[in-house]
Amino acid sequence: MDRSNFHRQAPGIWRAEPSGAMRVPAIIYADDALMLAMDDKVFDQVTNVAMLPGIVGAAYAMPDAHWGYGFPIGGVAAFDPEQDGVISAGGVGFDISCGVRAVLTHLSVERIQRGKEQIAERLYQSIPAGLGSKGHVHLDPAEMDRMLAGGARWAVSEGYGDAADLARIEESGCMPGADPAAVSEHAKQRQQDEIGTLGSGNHYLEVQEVAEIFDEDAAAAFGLRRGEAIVSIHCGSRGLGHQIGTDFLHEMVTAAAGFGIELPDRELACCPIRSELGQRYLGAMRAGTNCALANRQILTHLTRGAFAHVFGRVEMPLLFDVSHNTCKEETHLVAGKPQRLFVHRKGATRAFGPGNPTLPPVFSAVGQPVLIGGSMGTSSYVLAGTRKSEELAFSSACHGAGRRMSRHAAMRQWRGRAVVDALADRGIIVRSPSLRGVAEEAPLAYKNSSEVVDSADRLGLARKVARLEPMVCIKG
DNA sequence: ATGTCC
Repeated sequence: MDRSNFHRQAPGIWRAEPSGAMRVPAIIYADDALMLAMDDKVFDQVTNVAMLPGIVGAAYAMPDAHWGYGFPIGGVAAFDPEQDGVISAGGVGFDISCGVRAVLTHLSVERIQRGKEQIAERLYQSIPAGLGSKGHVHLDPAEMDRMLAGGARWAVSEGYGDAADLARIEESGCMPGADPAAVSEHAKQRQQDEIGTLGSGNHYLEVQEVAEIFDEDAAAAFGLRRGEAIVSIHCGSRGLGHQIGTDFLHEMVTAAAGFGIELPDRELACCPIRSELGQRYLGAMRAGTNCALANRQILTHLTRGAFAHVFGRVEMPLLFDVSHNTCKEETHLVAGKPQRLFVHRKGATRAFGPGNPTLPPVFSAVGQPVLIGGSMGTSSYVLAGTRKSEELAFSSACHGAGRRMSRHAAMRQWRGRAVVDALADRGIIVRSPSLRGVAEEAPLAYKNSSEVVDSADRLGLARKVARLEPMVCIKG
């Protein structure tokens, strides 16, 4: 299946009708320019997803979509367990519950500017970053299981952050249904010293300026004020999530034939949601989600400590925490009827609109915050969920800029030092243990985050609330 | 994304 199979159903909506083994249409949301530049692999991958058993509605790709393992990154697909719907480790992604959280500071940009070097240094000292980095917390087996069951709630009980944070995290900070016993010893072993670390690749911690407000009401509800600084943290479940993905991918590849599932691509390995393996993966994946929530909670605590050291007493309430590599059981309208579905969002953000009963009351009038990370040195955005997104993509939106170039190609094109210097010339301090990582993450290796967000906003996948510009970036 | 191949 190539791009010629996708016809322009409406501005920004590209649709491939079911043919061959496809059970539902494949739909790509992207402006013309983004569609023209879309990674060819996305057409194949979103079409392959449309062939999986029990898929409901359509297989979707967001404006930031690009090639991923099996499913595209920027992919959304919902499955009905009653129709032998499947769950796929590759459909969640290796970095289970990778996501973004935003912390308000209410400090003026001027105040940050005066202490910018100091806060960059302090954050870099406080936040363990980079491949294989170890944290300040060691988890023995019993504590590991409590963390996997409790998520950010466990972290708060251990003294990281406070209880008020929990209301500002998806699932109130603790993913129910987590089963630590379904997580391999190997996965746990990898995590015992990695909790409270940033990781590498596209993960970062940024101090950002609220540079522009698009929606005053939503911004007020979110606590965003122009000219103030916020902190955004992008990271996931580290070695544990990766190992869960690896473990279950192998099991699913082996088991697929036994379930009578014909895979268009081995990388789409999956199993019925209602199977023992499916239930075990769900339990493990939810434990991985709690690991990511605990991880971001500890990093928030460390961030607050760094700010207190440089700026004195600062209130730093949480704006929100979203996960963009998940599979969640949710109720959605299918042909006008509510149905329980398992929604895979891989590199896609949940974007519940106003009135959704599962949202914290503070967001029920404006919709949930949708946190969109830019590439290093480019704009990030805060969006709000819309009602329309429910009919477009099971209440989902994009998650970031999306890669435009492979890591290898980026590494050949740029030197890390030159990227750091160029950003410094623009007043952005980048601190990273890996100059190679910085080269791989060069801003031009990504799509333009503003184009992606404008596309999502125009379509109504989510609506723009605020634009954020980086001042300090701790890069993993 | 990832002790970037057990």
